Amino acid sequence: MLEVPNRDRRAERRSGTRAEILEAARGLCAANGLASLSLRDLARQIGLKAPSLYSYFESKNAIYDAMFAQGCQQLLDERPARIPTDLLDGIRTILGYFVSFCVADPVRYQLLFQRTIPGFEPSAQSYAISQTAMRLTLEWFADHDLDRPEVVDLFTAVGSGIAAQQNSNEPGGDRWTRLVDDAALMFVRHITAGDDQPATPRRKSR
Amino acid sequence: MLEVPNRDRRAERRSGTRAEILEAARGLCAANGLASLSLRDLARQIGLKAPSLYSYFESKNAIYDAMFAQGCQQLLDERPARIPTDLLDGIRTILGYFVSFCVADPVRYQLLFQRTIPGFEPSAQSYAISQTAMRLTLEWFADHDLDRPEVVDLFTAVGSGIAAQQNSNEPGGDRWTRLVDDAALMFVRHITAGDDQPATPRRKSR
DNA sequence: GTCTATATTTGGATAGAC
DNA sequence: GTCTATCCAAATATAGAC
Repeated sequence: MLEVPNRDRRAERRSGTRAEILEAARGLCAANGLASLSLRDLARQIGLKAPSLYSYFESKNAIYDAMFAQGCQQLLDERPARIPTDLLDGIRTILGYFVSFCVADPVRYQLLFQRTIPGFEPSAQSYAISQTAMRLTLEWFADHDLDRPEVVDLFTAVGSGIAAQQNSNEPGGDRWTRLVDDAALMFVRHITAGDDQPATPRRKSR
Repeated sequence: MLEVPNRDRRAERRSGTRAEILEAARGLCAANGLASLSLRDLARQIGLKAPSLYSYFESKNAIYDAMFAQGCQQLLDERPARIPTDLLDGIRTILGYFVSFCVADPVRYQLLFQRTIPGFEPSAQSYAISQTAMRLTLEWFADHDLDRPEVVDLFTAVGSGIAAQQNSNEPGGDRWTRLVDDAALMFVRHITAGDDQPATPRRKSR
């Protein structure tokens, strides 16, 4: 008997259904809030009964975890192909990407960056993906001699702040997102400023 | 009959119990998360049965609303008595107060500044209190000719970002809060910078 | 893999006695 | 005002037939 290396249609179908479930979950969460996702609603949305979901995910938290992993993967996959070498252009690019990623899907933002679902903790595997995304950003910072923790933390604070304000106070709008270039300039001015007014001292400061 | 203007002990007792309920709610939320508050647990915590709570609050959301209003009132009441006139000192003071307020009670922060409880919207009365707090800050900005929306929004983004990062990634720590002075300097440098690299142009920019 | 049926728990809220 | 008793709805999850 010849074993023809056929496509595994069963596996394809299965992972297709998994993707369908996650997509439906995304839609429901966007409509009703991340915390109010229910397996009944979710199953009905794709023409199944609730117990059938357990053939694809072992629990509700496993669905959250898959959404978390998917979100982290998107953060990785959709990142700018090349970050400009110029300091200001680079910061603008990174900051702009992060903010637009966060406001493009507030539910995803809540799941990835706020810790607000009572029983949910991402699995080690999922968390590792998010760590990879962070590491790639850190590399660019290191290439520009900006890998001091205070500098990186200040940068992430600026990005988080713009995203948080936009999503909390005016979801879907641009009142804060349009400040990205301005914020990038603010950050770059600060980290390139002279030491007459020491900001984030590279060494002991007094 | 002489009507002696006695203290209304009944009203005192009632508002005392209301305060007790809110304090117990705060404790439970801090322990289990804002979203997982239950009326049964809450009542048990103060030696009552769940239905009795309805003598003090008409619904669970009314409890959330009272917590919201209380938080806003705290933001007002505990604000610095006097904000320094000097620009950098003033920004440092305002930013420092806001951030320490946010990280002092992450649950309160979540309730006031993130919109994450599925069915809850603050009442108009409660929301008005938070507006008052914002207005007072705006006045200081106006006194320094900084009341352009972009400047204020950039400032709130910086404050929110520090608080959000601290509460999400290291609740109770100081990895981000210790950056407050640095962030204040960054902000002030930016808004006082020359127009060679226009930041938040006061007038039309091209 | 999907279903029906159900276990089990839990939640907010109400009725009515005391 | 507080309680007991209860309603009603919803949730996650499992058992077992098909």
